[in-house]
Amino acid sequence: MARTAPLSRRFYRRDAVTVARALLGQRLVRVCHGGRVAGIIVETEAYLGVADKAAHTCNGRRTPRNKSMWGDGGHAYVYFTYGLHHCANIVAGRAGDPVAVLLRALEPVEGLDIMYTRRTGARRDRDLCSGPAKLAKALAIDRELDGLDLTGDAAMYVERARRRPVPADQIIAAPRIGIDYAGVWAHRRLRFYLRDNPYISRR
DNA sequence: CCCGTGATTTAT
DNA sequence: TAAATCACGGGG
Repeated sequence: MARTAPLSRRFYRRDAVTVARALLGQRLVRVCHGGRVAGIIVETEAYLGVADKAAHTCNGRRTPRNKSMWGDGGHAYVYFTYGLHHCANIVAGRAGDPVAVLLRALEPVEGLDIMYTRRTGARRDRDLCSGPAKLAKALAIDRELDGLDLTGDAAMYVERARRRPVPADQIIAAPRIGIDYAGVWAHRRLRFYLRDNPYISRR
């Protein structure tokens, strides 16, 4: 697998929708003592800061948990939910603008054997990373990575797997998942995934 | 459909 | 201090 530099600060310091679309087709890499695993990002969701009722930072909320979202673009925001799941986001925009992109699904491309050991019960490659908590588990992402700078060559980063963005006609925009409480924001098409890709999350 | 699970947040 | 909430997943 060809090595490329992590995506730059400039890449992430844009609005969350742009980053959510631009991340599609890029490669998320996780390195730890368990080994190196990676997957192509095939599904994302944008969370639009203080105005977005579905965002953890709606109405300007600033809590210990969402601290990373308030920081500069290109850092991880990892949180724990439902008593057993982690979800991984990448902060977009600039410090003080709490927008982020939730990573919802990957197409596994490297270290699948390691992923299977972490995702007991997964029967097919499609089961490994087809959901935000599944990919967090497969890549051993937990709160220890919260706040990590993804533009450094660190324990996790995104590599450019393609030079040009995925063409717009290959990206489906749909309502976000699991935020029915968010009123009109529940209808906004802020979920993005690759058309016809078999590795996106179910539902 | 239903529910486990526990950190986090918000309400008292 | 207590209660409600929750950007989910797996099993019927």
